[in-house]
Amino acid sequence: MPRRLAPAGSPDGATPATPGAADATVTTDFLQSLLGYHARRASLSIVGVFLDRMAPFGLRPVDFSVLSVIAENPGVTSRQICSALDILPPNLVGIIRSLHERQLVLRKPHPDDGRAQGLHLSAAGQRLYRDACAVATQLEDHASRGLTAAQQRTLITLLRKVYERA
Amino acid sequence: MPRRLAPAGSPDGATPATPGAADATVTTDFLQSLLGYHARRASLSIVGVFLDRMAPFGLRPVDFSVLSVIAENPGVTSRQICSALDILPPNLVGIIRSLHERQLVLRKPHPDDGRAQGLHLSAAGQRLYRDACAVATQLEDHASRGLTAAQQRTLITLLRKVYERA
DNA sequence: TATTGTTATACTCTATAACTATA
DNA sequence: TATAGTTATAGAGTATAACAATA
Repeated sequence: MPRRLAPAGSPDGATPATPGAADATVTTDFLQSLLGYHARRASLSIVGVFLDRMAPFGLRPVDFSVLSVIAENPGVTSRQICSALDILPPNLVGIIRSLHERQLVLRKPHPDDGRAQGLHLSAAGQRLYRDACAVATQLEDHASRGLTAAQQRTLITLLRKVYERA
Repeated sequence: MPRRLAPAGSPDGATPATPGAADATVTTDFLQSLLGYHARRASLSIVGVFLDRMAPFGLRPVDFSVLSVIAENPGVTSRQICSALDILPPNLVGIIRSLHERQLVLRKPHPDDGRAQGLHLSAAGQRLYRDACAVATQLEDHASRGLTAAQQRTLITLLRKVYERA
């Protein structure tokens, strides 16, 4: 028979938790009051679905993000991608190398700076990115199912207020 | 002189990105349309502030979460904490061991199950958790500054709708 | 046979130092 | 001297397999 846990503050050992029972309930009231707790759970939930649905494309969230930045900004440099996506330069090297080896991304000499190289999508990269975008849009619909269009806009607006700071 | 990046779809190399300039702008329009992008950024932002402010207590988010579950559920088992917080049992071992070595958490024999042990906060653990809770509440105010009380409730409600599924 | 707590381990993600080529 | 790209590496975080003790 399942038994509810003792509320916080009850004498230790008076009403201990019941292990083993699949329906044993553990309270997380204080955590539930924290915005960070919900933001993290929402983020992990969305990332989990993203990983599943993007697996056929061989794209992790960071790969898709990098492709998206290159697609929108042909000739962008590694350094600019790092700034835009908050990726440290050493960690971007392997990401770009992988995309380059898959012939999705082209490296061209930068016209103004011999140290840098301009990144571009190959034709195959453009096709893959286009298809991945379609799935990303489906994912968006899935993540925000149960939310009206107005609620989706509200949610993004409020999230931006949380993390955007001067 | 700063120059804006070429819009997506412009001929490759026609208007390349300008590296080096601190104000070179890279567009991330599609990513900006994705809920997961904003949820992740909000989560990372809040976690970052949490790490800074909880450092004096020697508590990472996961440590605070575990303390919170034990505080609210005296006698809870490791397995129950794993279920409540989505932590894998092998990864919880070190967390509990650390809290136990710091004498913040007590392990007591479980009254009903010889395999399990009931976890409790020590007096020192209760004091530390109480102080950490106060800081967590300040953090919450900081994270949701610029949001009205109604907006805070709305944000949490909408986030729950995103990740709570049957 | 199933579960609790545990060890060992591997893989990913993230972070720092330092090097080279160029500006 | 400062910056772009890179290497090597260290530290978290997260994942699976397998074991002893108990149910």
